[in-house]
Amino acid sequence: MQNRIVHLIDADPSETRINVEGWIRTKRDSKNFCFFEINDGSCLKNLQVILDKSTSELSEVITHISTGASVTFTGILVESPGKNQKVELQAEDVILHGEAPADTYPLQKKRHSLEFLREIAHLRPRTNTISAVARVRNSLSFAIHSYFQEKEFIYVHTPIVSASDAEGAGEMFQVTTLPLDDIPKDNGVVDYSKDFFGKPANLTVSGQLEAEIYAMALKNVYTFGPTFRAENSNTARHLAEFWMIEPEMAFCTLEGDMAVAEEFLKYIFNYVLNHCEADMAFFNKWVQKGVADGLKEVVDKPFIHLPYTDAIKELTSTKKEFEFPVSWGADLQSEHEKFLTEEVFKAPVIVTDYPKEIKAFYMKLNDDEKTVRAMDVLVPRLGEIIGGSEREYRYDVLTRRLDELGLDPKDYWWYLDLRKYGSVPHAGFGLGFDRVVQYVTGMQNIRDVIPFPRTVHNAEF
RNA sequence: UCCCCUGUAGCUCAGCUGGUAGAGCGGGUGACUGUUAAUCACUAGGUCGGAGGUUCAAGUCCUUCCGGGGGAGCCA
Repeated sequence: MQNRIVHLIDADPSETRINVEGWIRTKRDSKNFCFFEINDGSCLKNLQVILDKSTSELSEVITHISTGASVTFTGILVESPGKNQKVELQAEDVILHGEAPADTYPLQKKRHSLEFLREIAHLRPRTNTISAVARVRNSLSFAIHSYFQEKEFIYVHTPIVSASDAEGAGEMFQVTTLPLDDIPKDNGVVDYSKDFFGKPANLTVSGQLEAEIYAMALKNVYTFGPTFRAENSNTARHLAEFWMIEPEMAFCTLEGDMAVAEEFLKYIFNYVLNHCEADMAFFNKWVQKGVADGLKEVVDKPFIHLPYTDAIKELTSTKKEFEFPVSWGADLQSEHEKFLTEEVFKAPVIVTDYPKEIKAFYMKLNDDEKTVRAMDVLVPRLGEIIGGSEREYRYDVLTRRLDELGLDPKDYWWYLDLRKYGSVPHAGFGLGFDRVVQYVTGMQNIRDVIPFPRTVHNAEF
């Protein structure tokens, strides 16, 4: 655990003999000296190791050390005469744990395309970009827990397998133990009484409804876990398996919801800017120019609040031509969201009070009977990063809404019970964690910010 | 799922209006003065995504299937 390279590169020279473990990134060999760059994933930088071949008996073993090999060097940290590093390890001994034959090892010193790296997802964390993503992803996870824990939210584990057929947030993966080549049927209808749970079950598409249950007892809760959508969407922003964060707050209206969403985003962005400086500088320079600078701006500026109706006015009063027509009642398209965040306000925008027809049944109906207390946080570059709402907490209005939408109240019995017993205004939001990582790092494709992307026709590794 | 682009050496790509393939990097071998995308010399790698078709002749044109990318829809 000691001697991680992130600390060694800034350490002072010392007479103490130390061990350094890691993987070889490059080797520069000449007659008398051999230089290695060794990386252990603790940071982007490598530690330079120098080996004096004239005084060492290691000439044989170092011919087997090539890019990708795993080694432990023993030596002394000395001041480096070279200009690119403060210190370097003067090696006295080396253990070669595992060779990486250069004629077949796929990773080279040069840059690889992210598409190629995706095909070797078992080796790609050994690259600068993917390891930096892993560290930022880790820090963001920590920051998320840290924010909610500081605010005394309770972390709730909502189920992965859900037999509730009420969520309706997207296409679901069915979970079954029925034999697919011989499904038991009763008059042509699948006999789910023979299935594991005795009824149809799916992988969860959202933990929100279950989170509401716990909010109705613990006041402020959040979920942070995997979510699944079986949608045939093939874009740089969609995964079939992704991680979602869903806070839910009792005694809270949309105003409180928006305030938390803004504070939360700023907190986690700020955390990463402060704790992953080197990685963020890397993204800022090589992955997407100015991504870290843009993040700083988001942290400093107040978010714009804009009712849907005003957003429509904004979009219809511009001379800009849109591919999709703008009209009250239609959902905002990607191009509209981009226009608002990137051209009109140049800042994150929270659009509120959408028409009820384009939002979910559980959102609180406004007095106009036309709009609901929904909010979407839109950010430049990415579009919607957060979707949330104040929930409909009035029993009679909720049952009326279910009725209007042709939904069966029996399927929502426990959800309705929450409105029957001790109901209270409450609100929450959801955000896709992987999209946050994407936004923060500036990575173009969501498949490169999750270690093992699951997408249509792709579940390798 | 729809629209557009694309698939040539291990990687990144070039290959004009059809005449059976090239570069850089990487690999191997050797040289080398503390190198840092090291350098220099030599060298080996490809039935041009698969299957059909047009043609005297196909990497190049056509059909189709399969990958990959961009955009859209769905959404987080």
